[in-house]
Amino acid sequence: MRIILGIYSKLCRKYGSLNWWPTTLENELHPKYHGKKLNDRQRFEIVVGAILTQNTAWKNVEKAIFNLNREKLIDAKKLAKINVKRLAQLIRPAGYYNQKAERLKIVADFFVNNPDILKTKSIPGLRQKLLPIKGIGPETADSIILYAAEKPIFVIDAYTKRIFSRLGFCKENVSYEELQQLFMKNLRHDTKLFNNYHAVLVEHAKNNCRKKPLCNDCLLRRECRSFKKLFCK
DNA sequence: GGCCAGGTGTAAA
DNA sequence: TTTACACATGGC
Repeated sequence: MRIILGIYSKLCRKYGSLNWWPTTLENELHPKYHGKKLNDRQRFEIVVGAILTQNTAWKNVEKAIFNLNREKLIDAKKLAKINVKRLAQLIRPAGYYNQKAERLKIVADFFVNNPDILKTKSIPGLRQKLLPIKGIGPETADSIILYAAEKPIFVIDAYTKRIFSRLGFCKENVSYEELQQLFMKNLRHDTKLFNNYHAVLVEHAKNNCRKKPLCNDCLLRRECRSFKKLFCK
């Protein structure tokens, strides 16, 4: 279905390359890393951010990550050792801070014991290692694989579900894996494509269609109609 | 003041 | 297998 790529083209034309995942501190690389390789600290910051952003606005996550950077705590060994209550206070702005502090320590401990985890060749293999960790569900696992390990897997989030169910490509309660397959089967497996597709979907959803079933002024309204013509008659 | 935010784990039906 | 609920701050 070329329409899946067509939707990306439109969103990309409007929002451009957003160069996710935003990372901090490495000034020369912030906010974009222009093709340069991520360093290990940045990769781990992405892992931390993926936990912290669960059901939370990124603005609040930035404050928490700022605090962690200030204390030089974007470091698996340090996070694995830190007092959980102190960690909770540092990440407080990101919400659910008690829960996330506990889970961050679990994930940090895992990274201490599996330092080369992100170098795992097989994507399904990496996913299977990440998913059993408490605090890492499908979206967080896929975000880590796509943005920290830079391997091509499509991240599904609430926005993606909302946009594509409203366009008529899936039901509102579609499963994570099912919607993921829609993208994986209809796009070339390319890290940069998957990266920016997810990013522009989030950007688009933030700006549009919060409540209306489908905005008449949404730039994807044509795609909605054409899909219905093709598949819903 | 209410709703929402780049979800997940757990327990009960 | 599905559904309900706890977790919590901050922006609008």
